[in-house]
Amino acid sequence: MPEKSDLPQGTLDLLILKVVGLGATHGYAIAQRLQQVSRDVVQVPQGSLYPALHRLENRGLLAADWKETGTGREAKYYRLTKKGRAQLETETASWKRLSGAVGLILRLSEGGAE
Amino acid sequence: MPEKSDLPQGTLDLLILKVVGLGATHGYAIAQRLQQVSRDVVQVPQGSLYPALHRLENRGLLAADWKETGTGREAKYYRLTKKGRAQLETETASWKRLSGAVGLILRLSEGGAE
DNA sequence: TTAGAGTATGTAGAAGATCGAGGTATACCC
DNA sequence: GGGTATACCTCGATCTTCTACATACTCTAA
Repeated sequence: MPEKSDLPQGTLDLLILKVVGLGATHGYAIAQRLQQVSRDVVQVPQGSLYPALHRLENRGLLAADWKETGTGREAKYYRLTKKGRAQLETETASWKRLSGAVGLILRLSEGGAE
Repeated sequence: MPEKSDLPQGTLDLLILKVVGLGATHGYAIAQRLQQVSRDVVQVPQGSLYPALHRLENRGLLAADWKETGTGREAKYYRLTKKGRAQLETETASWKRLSGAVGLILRLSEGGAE
């Protein structure tokens, strides 16, 4: 296994919403997808994943149905609700705003002449 | 009042280290600096600021002395230790890696090639 | 002198997120 | 049968953050 990811708090929810927004999937696949796409930078332990999914479902941002996977097994497929899609947009905008600000600060130099 | 900032977990420490690395300052000024530079995107409540400073000091990343401010008052001036400077570099690299990965994921589109 | 705004520090307690560790069960291949 | 991968789940420890509160000094203005 590669190193830890240590995603900042709150980011996991955003990423899950994003991936689910690309098409309904089950939890295990979400984690795999995130890991693949980020080239192993983002890794989601199951102890973080499932609580996050339940949290999002309880908040009405995700809805779920049990379906069969391609391999003939049962899995819980999540999809975005209307509320979830709105939340995804809000959080995406918020992430851009914040990460932009952090990047700005990190680029400051001692000269100060930004 | 502008809106809340809701900095992701761990980011505050990084930003504090960065600002202190630009030159020794006291806590109150650090918070102001962050707010100014980020154009009010980043705001640091005192209840977050001071615990963070104590945390960083306890971990040996910051050191502090009491000095007078320009206005004739006592304030605790923080500076980076050697360990703190190393930590700043590590965390900066880590932030870039992670925020890059998150940005990558957020830019995914349903077609996969939009 | 009294009141208020701004500067400057700090603590306490609640809320929330993350993660390691554990558990259950099925499918597939050898 | 045994091992690996898939797929779900919970618990508890730990840490961060934030709201609210508490202290105290400086300066200005009524």
